Amino acid sequence: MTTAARKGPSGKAGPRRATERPKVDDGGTRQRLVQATAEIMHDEGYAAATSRRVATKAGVKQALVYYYFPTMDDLFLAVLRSGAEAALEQLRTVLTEEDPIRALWRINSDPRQTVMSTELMALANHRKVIGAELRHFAERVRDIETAAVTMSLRSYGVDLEAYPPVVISMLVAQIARSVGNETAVGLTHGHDELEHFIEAQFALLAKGNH
Amino acid sequence: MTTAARKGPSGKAGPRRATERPKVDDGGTRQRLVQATAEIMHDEGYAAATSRRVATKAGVKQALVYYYFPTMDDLFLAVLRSGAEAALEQLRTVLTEEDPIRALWRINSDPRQTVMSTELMALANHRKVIGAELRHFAERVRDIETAAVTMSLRSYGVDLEAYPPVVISMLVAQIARSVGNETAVGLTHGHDELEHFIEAQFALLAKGNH
DNA sequence: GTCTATATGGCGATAGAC
DNA sequence: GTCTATCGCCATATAGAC
Repeated sequence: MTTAARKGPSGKAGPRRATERPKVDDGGTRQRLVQATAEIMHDEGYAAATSRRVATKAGVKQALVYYYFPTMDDLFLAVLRSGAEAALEQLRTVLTEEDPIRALWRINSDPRQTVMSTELMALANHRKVIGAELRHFAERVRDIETAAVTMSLRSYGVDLEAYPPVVISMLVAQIARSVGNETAVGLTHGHDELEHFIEAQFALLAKGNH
Repeated sequence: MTTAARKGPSGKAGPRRATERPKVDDGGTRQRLVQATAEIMHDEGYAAATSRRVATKAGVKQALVYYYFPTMDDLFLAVLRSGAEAALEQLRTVLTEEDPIRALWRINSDPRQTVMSTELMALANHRKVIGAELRHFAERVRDIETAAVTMSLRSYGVDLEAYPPVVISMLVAQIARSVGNETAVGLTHGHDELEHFIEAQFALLAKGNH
């Protein structure tokens, strides 16, 4: 961890490309390493995700980690990309299937996701390449969310000048995240009142009281 | 870092108590260690705050860290307490001097504070004792914020059933934090619109449009 | 693609001198 | 209260056999 930061940014790493089942790969070693790293990060923090622990959890030997990922930072980057792609996919599916604003709330308040987000944000605050990648994905997420909220508000006849979709989607997504964060550390005071208030505000929007 | 987690929770640590200037101590070693740790955590993350680096930054030798703090977790706990006490003090001062809701926004959206918060939350998610302490301080912060918001809303004649102070203070503080978090990673899209919207909502509250 | 073995160095923590 | 010295362990990363 500490020493990895010394290494300059290195290339993308690894083998396997081209013709391969694109989604939800078999038990490929590379994918198992990424998955193992994600689990350790979630459960014990990024500092606990060492090459030895990751390898053991994935059922391989430590040195093999460096065959797939030149440095540990490359592995963390792969975890970020994998999680972000999955989140984008989930967003695209869910936002078209249910009420977008409630879906935004539900997805973003899940403590399992917010714990991982906190870990990645801590990493992003101190590692340039990871910060850049996180920013990139966050922008794509926000664009998708904003587009969905735009359609939703428009269908309710809401004035988009008074209630800019980018603002509404930020409000809902970020407040939901805070709730998830607080839940993760055992803070739940005010959550019921908050959810009730949010729900009431949304009902007002939907009914045309604006 | 990794190994420290093995040690059980140990006592509070250290010497010096009793009669001493209570605030903003001289260059006492203990305080300099806490300060050095906080700076490293902010700049490079908690994983970089090792006993050796902290000691060097504070101008002492590594072993002395263990004279003041039995384990590194005790040092992190001291950093949390010190920061939390300072934050409580700042809150108490500021909330009585300016408009409480705008003060809440200003304080919580400061990226310098949100970066440190993210670091402490990551730590809290994975270290029981730190989680407990963070929860304790977060509850005190919320109580103070809620009390200030209650007075503010009441003075504007706002219906406290329709706009519960705990909800308003959570909304303002947490959205402000999100803005700080995003700013820290270089994400600023939508921030202007968001601030404008928040300001407009608050103006509505203050004018009695509710 | 996966392994064994190893180089090199930082870590938390303790013992004991001054 | 601060230091020097050290123990034992774990870290990232590489070399090279299979």
